[in-house]
Amino acid sequence: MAQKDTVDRILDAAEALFAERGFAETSLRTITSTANVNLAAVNYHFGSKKALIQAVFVRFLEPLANSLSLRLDEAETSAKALSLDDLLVLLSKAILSAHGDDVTRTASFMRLLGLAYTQSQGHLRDYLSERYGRISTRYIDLLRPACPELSDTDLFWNTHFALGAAVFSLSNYGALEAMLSDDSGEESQIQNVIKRLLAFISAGVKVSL
Amino acid sequence: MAQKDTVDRILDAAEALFAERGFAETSLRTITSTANVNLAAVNYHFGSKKALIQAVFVRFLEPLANSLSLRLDEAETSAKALSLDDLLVLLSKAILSAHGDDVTRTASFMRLLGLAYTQSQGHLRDYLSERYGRISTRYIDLLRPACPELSDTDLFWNTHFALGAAVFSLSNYGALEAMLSDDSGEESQIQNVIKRLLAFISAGVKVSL
DNA sequence: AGATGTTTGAAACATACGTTTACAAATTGA
DNA sequence: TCAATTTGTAAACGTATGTTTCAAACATCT
Repeated sequence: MAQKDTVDRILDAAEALFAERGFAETSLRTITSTANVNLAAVNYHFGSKKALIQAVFVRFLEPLANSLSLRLDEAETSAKALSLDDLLVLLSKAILSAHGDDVTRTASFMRLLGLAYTQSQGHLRDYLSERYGRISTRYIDLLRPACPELSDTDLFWNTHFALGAAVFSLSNYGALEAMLSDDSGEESQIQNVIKRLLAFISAGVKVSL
Repeated sequence: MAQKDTVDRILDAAEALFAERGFAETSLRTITSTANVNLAAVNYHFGSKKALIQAVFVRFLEPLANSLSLRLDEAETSAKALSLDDLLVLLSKAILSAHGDDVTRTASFMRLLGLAYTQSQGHLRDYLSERYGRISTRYIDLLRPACPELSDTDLFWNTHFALGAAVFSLSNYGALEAMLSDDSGEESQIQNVIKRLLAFISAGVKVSL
């Protein structure tokens, strides 16, 4: 299965390098030499650099969306009302479990999510919102009854503030962690930060103007 | 004063274009032609593209740091204890007033701040943290007594979550606002969002694990 | 006015990039 | 097995980039 090997090696290298340096700052030559693959392989298998960027996102987000979808199915059939904290925990578990609890890769991918927002990459935003718009509105629709005291505008802004807190802090996790110089284990440390993040978000989302 | 004109026209164009498209995605040719300036002028006046990027940040951050510094002087001499909300309002006023309440430019500059974090641009991070590290630690030191119930670790992570919420949501303000399709005035609208953001942050920062 | 230093302008330079081409190698399917 | 298709490779292409060059224009000062 030489093909899949090449494709996956390219995706692995691209995912790591994009997260590290951004899209425009990562050349196909860097990617292909990191992946030990011929330069032309990217255009052969993906068609273009843009398409490669999209493929990196899809490879990560597809399992995530499926995992989230399944958990939402479960939660809804159980017929119990879902609290805000239920939903936050559900989402974070879906994200973390989507790739075998590879917490490092998830944190690194958060950098990509941040880039997808800040860096223009219009094609990416359009593509992602078309492909994952349904699951995200499904989640937000569950958020509404969990925060009955909030207006739609409240909820809209609070969820985006929360998204910002999550994407920004997790995508800069490496740099932030280095500033702390603590001696606890890395694995337990990031779980701890996620707990903090969830608490922060939980408190913030409940606020109405 | 033809020189200053050229320098400022370059900085104006660069600031707007960088915020719009990112650093690597904005060429010197685009900048100089937008500014109606010769291509070589950038390297003549700034030395390099990197130096131009730094100059854009300094031009914006220098008045901001001064404004914040003055307000902190005032607040400290008044000898009244500063609450968390006092400090948040103080900071937001310093930011907004630093450029004559040009709220649009401030929001656009937030995109640049976001880029400075997400896009690698190592030289920028180093340069900014060296130049503005003192004022930012001064602010954080005032935050500590305002949240006596928080440990240093609590405060560290909560402030970064808050920073993420602010940078992310303001830097994507244009795109987010477009999703709302409300009819209120733009100026009042962004003031409203800032109020929401401050409330969100205020609630989140107080959380301890 | 003339010399001096500063700023602008058009052109060229070297380089790095994404992409394409043409062909070899490998794999597949009948 | 052998033709057909898919995959891998080396080289080249065209273009866009940041930077440099150098002469002309301009400003400043004695």
